[in-house]
Amino acid sequence: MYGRNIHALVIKFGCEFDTFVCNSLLNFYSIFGRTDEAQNLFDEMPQRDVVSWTSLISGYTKHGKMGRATELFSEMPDRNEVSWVVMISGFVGIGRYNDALRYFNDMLCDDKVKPNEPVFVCVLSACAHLGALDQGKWIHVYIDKIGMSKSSNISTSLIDMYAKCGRIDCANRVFNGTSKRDVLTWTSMISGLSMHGLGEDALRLFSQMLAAGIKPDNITLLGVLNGCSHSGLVEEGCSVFNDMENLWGISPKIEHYGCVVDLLARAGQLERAFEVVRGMPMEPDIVIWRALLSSCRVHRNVDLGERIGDHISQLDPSFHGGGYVLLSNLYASVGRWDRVDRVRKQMNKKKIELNTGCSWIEVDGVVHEFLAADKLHPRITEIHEKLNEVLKRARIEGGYVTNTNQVLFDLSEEEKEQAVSWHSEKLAVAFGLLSTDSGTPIRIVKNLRICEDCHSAMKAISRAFSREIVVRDRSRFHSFREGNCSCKDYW
DNA sequence: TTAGGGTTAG
Repeated sequence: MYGRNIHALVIKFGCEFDTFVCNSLLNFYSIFGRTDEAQNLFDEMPQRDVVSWTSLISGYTKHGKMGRATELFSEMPDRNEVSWVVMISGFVGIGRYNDALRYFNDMLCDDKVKPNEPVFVCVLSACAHLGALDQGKWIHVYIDKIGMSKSSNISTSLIDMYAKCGRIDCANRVFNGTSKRDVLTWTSMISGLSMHGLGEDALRLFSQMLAAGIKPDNITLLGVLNGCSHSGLVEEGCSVFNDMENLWGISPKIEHYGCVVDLLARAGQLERAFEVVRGMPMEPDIVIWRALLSSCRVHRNVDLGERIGDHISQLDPSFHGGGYVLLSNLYASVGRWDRVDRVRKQMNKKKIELNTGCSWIEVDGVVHEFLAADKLHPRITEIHEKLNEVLKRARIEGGYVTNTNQVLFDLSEEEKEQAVSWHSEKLAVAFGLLSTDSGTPIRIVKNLRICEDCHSAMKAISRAFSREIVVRDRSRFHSFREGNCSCKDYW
């Protein structure tokens, strides 16, 4: 309302209002997602400067209109550091990490600007999401080369990037070399250790942080709880959870409940986990149910699984996807194909869309993407041939036996074997073996959790080919070496 | 003195 009145004044008095005032209003519209009004004002402004352009673009990037932002960015007469950061962070915000890195490279070619702290934070985050270690390392070297002071923000981003690219050793080195550590620096290191299944180390670091007089925030505690969860440190995790309020004045949010439920359920204490859910002061969301359901599958508890399935079907259908897959997998794991069929019919009826499995692998600084049953990669025929050969060798030399009980539908054994052999992480590993030298570790990032079959395949492949294979899935790292996984099969 | 950044459980 207030904005509209000022808008009318600006139009009426036109030139009497300087660009500064117009920009302020433009920014007001942009912040609140009123992009049409921002665009109208921009079109009517007598004079525009780089701030006007950047404000308008920022309005588009922050509200999911990246296409329009890209158009304007290419039209704008001159750009400064802020304009580049707006575009790059816009791409990071919608998960177009490769585009973020592409724009960063373009920025480096623009003589009029120099990369600064915000842009490094953005691109390191893009590398972290992609698991693009080579590019992340290159950016680290670049930061050192231009002599940018290592602020705690830059350290935090580097630690996060290395941890998420599978190099917890490098993350540790950065952490140890950082003199100014704030809560974010500690948190990114703790979360990194947790993600790697190093729960004891995460707890130790957490104690050091407290001893250093740094107060944890709710994200630090998520990192700690997650570490306990992935390492089976049930009592330690519960005591951190119970002390949150008293010791640090942080009341548990649904995310913290999610961690505790996961902690108990993973350890097989399903009923205790269910009790926690029932005692929660807030409504459980799909995430909580999924954590429980996934452990029901691991521990083959069909009864509880069915009860959870009922709860899930009462939630908003747009959240059902992953939940139904888990339920179906649970039935499949105990051979209840009639139930699997029923879930499948429900899914069809409710027109539930599933997330496609997707894996990335970086080879020579280029990130390659594979979808489940991919036919898009230019070398796909060659990759399929390689995969057949790899799985054959994994069977003979690595003791791999196809585990098809995770397949969603009741297919023939042979068809099921086909279905799991198309999983994106298997395509990625075949591509990795095809295009890297022997002895080089293979690093894969996956958008979903790795399935049981792929997990045992990776173990066998690591033995048969004497290769270290690191898979970062949706929840943690699996480092396969000589037939074993760093998660000790606790996932 | 109007535009820009990150960590986050499953």
